[in-house]
Amino acid sequence: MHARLHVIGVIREVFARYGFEPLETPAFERVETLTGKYGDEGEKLIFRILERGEGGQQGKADLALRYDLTVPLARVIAQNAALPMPFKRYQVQPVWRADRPQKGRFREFYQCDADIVGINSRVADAECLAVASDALRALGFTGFELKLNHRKLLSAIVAAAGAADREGEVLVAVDKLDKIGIEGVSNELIARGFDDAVVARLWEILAAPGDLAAVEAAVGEAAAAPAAELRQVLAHAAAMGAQNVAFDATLARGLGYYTGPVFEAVITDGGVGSVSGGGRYDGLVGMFSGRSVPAVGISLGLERLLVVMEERGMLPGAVTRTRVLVTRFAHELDGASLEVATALRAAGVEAECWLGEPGALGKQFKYAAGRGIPFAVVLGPDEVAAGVVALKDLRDSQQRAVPLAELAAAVRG
RNA sequence: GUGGGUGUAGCUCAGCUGGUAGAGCACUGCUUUGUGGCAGCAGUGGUCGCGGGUUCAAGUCCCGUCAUCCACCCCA
Repeated sequence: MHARLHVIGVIREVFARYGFEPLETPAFERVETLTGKYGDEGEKLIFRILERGEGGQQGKADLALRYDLTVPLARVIAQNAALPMPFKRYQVQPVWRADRPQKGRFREFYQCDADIVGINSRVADAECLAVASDALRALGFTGFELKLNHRKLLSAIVAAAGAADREGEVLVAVDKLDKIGIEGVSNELIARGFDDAVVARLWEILAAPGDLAAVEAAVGEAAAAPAAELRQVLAHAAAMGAQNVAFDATLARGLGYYTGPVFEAVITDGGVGSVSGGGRYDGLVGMFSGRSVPAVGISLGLERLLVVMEERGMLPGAVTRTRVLVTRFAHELDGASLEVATALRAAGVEAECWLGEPGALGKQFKYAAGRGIPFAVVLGPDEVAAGVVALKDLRDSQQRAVPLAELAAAVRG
């Protein structure tokens, strides 16, 4: 939890710096709110909550655990028409997916989302990239890639290859390019029954998947508008100092609701897939209210960040905030120890009093050292008589007498 | 949703072809009744994930089930 709170704190700080306001929503939504938003694969992974009573016995579900934070946000926006726009909100909460867990993949995990609602702007799109970049850098990452693509460009690419009617299948396969290579993707497409000519045309278009101008030229007129948008996003992101942002024509993004630019962040050699994803979803709020509200957002996966940070020693070890253990010398002196602990807390110092039997100071020191508590206070007859405490620094074993009035200052971190 | 690995003391694990459970660390005590981290000695601690089955006998074999990890799929 110390590590998690550290990471969450850093991310919230970055979000707040951009003016995002905090929001939380309930763990569950109505089933209808979540269905039809994530595509076929995603929909299978929604945890459904059986109805109470008779309906539940028949397997009917009326509620479901949220699958992400974006759809609940869209629902909130739809129900609160008076919000001043553009509305910028951040949200750090768990989501649930009925998946089989494995490395970097959990049934319950935290997403850290920042979204800009109510405006269709390339600056807003770029701000999402800048926020993600800032957050990753603030956490200590240097080797990461922020990939950028455009849903409409993807459509144009697939159409130009001659497979417009089976766009989803092509995108799922192409998205695996950096994992299974050109041959792997080709094999998958052929296995799915795509024509050799379609596959060949696809590779012509994607000959240089990182080169926006080349992809645009290969696709033709249909690519002009999305390509122009991407250039603006790239320029704005650069102006905001976003690091390692690059166009990638093979970035697909599975979620069904994206309509414009899409993003994804991966830690170089992180081994946990993407740690962040997002994009523009101008149609989602309208699915609830009929009122068209444009929106764009980015999401960071807390646990995936933690997995990589843990592996790379980027997290502080197990620590406690407790600064001092006040030992207990003997029952007759319990009052003195408790009063010292109380005075320390009143002075704002995190202080614990030994809860086991008094005496056996060695045991108490061992406990404190094991907890990572830096100081121990000893109050025996000699100290009480002299109106001081013995303050022992457990890290270097140095011990000295400290007047009560100076104790808080002496142990403060 | 598919395939595979693992589940034995608080922790990390060992336990051969079935014969009635062990190590290291941790913990407790003593050496050291006002001071931890080192050392020595002694000790506490286990429904062997759970439920069935086979057998004279099951941690060990079989079936089921749950949990967990890995890969696929998908994604944060």
